[in-house]
Amino acid sequence: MAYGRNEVARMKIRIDTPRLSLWRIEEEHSTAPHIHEREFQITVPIYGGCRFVGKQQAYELACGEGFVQYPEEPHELHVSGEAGVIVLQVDRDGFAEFNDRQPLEFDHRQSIDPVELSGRFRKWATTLLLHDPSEPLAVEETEAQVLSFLARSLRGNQTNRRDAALVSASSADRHMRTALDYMHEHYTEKLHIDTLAGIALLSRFHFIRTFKAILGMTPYQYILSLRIEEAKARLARSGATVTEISHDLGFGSASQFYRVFAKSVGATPEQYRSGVRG
DNA sequence: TATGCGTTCTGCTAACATGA
DNA sequence: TCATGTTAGCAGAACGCATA
Repeated sequence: MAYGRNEVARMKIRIDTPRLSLWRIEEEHSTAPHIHEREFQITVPIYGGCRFVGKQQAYELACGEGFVQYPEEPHELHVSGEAGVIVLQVDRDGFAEFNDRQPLEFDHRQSIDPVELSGRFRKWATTLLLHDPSEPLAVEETEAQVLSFLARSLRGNQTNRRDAALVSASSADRHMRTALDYMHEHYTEKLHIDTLAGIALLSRFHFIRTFKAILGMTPYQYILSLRIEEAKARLARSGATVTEISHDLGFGSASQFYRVFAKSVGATPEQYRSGVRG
């Protein structure tokens, strides 16, 4: 499969464990109204947006705007082909264990850092997909990480400075969001800090500082994370060479791609491809 | 918001290993 | 021999942080 510049690999991944169901949806996806008897469902767009119908009301969820659906409540989800959405379904009893046995009462609407969630999902999925079936400890450990992350994120949402900053960026600083949108549209091209700062109507210094306060990483690190995500999809799904992929994604050289990929993923591109394809 | 400075990373190049 | 994957060295650019 060959990809042109700025094209995004469409895919839908579902991984089930005894206490969890992890979804990453990056293609058109719609469900009819349904309920889960025992599972909470947390739906979070990681880029673009989606339409979620719950509590007898339709919600247009933007990037980073999560929705917590309680068990036994009817709901439906609609994802367009231009968005990416992570859905986490967790068993009610298992969730309670990692919520310090406190009542499972959360706001339906939650702000969750899409970059952090995407990164964590990548790590969870890699562990679950590559683990040795004879070693259930890896699955249990990953379950614990997911449940702990959710318990902490949903319970501490009111005081999470980074999430608050993200909400701020989502609603108040439309210039910063415009810069973010620009980065998503042009991350395979050569970008300059001055260009992005100009879009956000900030000096380069203030832009970098503000960006990091909101997303927890520098603009360049954010661009790299987008490129690595796309590189992993192409390594898994296409027959393109590593050199071709590094060039298509805007890396200045193959060596830079190797270094960034190895640091981010913990394996060389070829090792990653072999691991995914078995 | 800007500056200075030390640290980290990138881009380029060359070289080596491996397999067809 | 050639294509591809991988690694290392070096100069310059970008970044982080303290400070004004």
